[in-house]
Amino acid sequence: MEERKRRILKAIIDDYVQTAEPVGSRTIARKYLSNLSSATIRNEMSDLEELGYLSQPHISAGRVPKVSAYRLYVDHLLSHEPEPVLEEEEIRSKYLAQMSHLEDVVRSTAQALTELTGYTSLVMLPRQADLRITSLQLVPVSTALALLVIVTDGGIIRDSMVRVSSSLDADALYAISRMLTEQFAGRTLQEVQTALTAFADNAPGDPQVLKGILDLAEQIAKQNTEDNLTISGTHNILGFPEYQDAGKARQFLSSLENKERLLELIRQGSNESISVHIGPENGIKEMEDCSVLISQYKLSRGQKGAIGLIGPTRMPYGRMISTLRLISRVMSDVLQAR
Amino acid sequence: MEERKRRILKAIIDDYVQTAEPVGSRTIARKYLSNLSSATIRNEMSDLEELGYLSQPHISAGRVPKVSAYRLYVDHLLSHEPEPVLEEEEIRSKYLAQMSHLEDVVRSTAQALTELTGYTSLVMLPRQADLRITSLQLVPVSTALALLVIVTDGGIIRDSMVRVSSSLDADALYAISRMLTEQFAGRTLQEVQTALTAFADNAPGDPQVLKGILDLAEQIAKQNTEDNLTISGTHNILGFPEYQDAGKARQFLSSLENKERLLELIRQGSNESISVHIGPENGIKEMEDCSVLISQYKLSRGQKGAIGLIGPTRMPYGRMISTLRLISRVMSDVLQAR
DNA sequence: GTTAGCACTCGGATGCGTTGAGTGCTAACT
DNA sequence: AGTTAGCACTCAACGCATCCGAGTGCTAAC
Repeated sequence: MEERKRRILKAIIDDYVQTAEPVGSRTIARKYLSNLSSATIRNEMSDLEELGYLSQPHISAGRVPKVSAYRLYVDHLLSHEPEPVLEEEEIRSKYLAQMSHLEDVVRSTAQALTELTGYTSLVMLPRQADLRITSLQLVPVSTALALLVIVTDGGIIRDSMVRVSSSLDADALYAISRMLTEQFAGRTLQEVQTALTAFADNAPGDPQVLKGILDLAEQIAKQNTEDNLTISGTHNILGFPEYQDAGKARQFLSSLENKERLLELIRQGSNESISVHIGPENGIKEMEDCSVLISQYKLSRGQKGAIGLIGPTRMPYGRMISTLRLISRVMSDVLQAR
Repeated sequence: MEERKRRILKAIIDDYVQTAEPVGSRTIARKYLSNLSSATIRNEMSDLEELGYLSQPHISAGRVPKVSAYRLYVDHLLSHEPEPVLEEEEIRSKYLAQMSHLEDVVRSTAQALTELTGYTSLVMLPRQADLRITSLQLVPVSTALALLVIVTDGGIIRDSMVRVSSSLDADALYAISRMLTEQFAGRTLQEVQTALTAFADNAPGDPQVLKGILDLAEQIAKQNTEDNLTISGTHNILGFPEYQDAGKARQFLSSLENKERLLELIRQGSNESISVHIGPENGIKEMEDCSVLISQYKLSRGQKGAIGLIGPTRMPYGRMISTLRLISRVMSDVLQAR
């Protein structure tokens, strides 16, 4: 495609992203390419429509970019100078300072994303199957209950309640904890699930503890298969003109309840660092006029996580991609420093 | 007020709750009180308007109940036979079966409330200040980090990361844990905050641990003052005709971000078991045409929690109150059994 | 005290011209 | 040959007048 057509297409997209109104030839001639007349632009726009990049809501209206136009925009028209978002240091201090709990990192990252972009944000932690156990500890809760705390590398902590024999006091539980740690340190949660079962069969001691351990094995198995996805800023969607209709907004919000489909989307683009799913490309019918941006990040041991944004197809892709890349880097740093 | 006026008022409210449309005299005559003519009802309605219970959106429209009408309805017109909601056992098995973590109880209760009612739901756990510590335990996380697990009666568990001297190994941490437990078991978190500070001053040992303990004291102080309120089912609001306007819905959703005002509302009605705040009575401007129902529950040691519902003023109060009362009881049982 | 009847009100739907942003096409211009 | 000015054309949106009917208040009769 000739340079001029691209320039016009970019101008149309930029204007439409800003105004949400169909863009006319005169607008482009005045605001973006004042060396050309509206008639010339009109001819080009006609061509662009022919090529499948633009459409008209009705015959006497301006043009609106189609999905293929956004695709071209993201793939080829984006100026690759990183648009200035916010100072990295500023974000780090405002959102991600001194985070002790992992949930705090998730919450703060999500908040940073929603506040800086005004869109709905996603944060997914690395899958637990890939994490290695640092230590296991049983903390007495009541006579027959204990909390099993699992510490993994990267400081990600899981815990769950297990039923134990009432004859075990704090010291006994500590002794068991040491034994468990010795047994399992360095393995992945994945491995532990099977190991635990085997361990229970020929280990000495309280059948109650063994049953507890087996229960836990099951729980871990369950937690392992489901990734941990946090969604926030969901009702930002109500601010966009394309979601002024309450029914449509509701449908969108409901579709976010089913995290499975989003997780699938995240997994499928896991090769590239940033993937952009425009409109129907995301494969989720209720979100067919939303785009999903996902940035994968990697931790030390090759563990993968992801953060993302969801918003109307009409989205300032350049700025959003920069922001996402930035936050992704900052969050990755913070996680790695733990 | 005469019996007949009450009957008519009740009919108007019932119909309006169902249809969300102004109710005319003929509708009442046909559907609710077929022994009276529309003209009679018209006269009564005129009186009821005079008395401040009804209003007309415009002169040639039917009547709409005012806040005072709902107030009267809730206080005096509600038939006190508990309306059949769902079998208690059914709810218990569907939502609150075998819950090991406290967060699961909260999530399940909230889910039960939103699914059974279609409204926005609130779940507040008993305030942590009232809880007594059963044990404290430090779990090693990495060389310089440990997780401080605080177990309280009722099984409510708080944890937080503390920085410790890297010279402390698992056994040393366990020794410290025993010491801490001995020191603080049986006290409330409230007391611990001050005690911790004093303890740090004249205790022997690693300054890093002491600093960690002080940090934690601060954190606990913060957590103590803020009650732990979970809100869910927020976007159910989009289903109601009074919130078809995206801007209004957004305002409502945003106002839920500020939990402080809701907590105030919960605290203020803490004497009665169920309090009903109709429309502007809730004191939150953005929610002036929503009602807030709150059911307080008590645990063994006099700890108080609350669950609640938020929805448009036009609400089937009878059914909602019954549902709330039921779920409140079930949840209370589950918590007590832990 | 209740009801039938009737005039009246007014929001909402329907229909109709006007307006204006925007297009496509043609012819003139460079 | 590409660009541009000019012009006829289209059609959503808007304002305006009209109509319709649900619902009211009032009066007079039961």
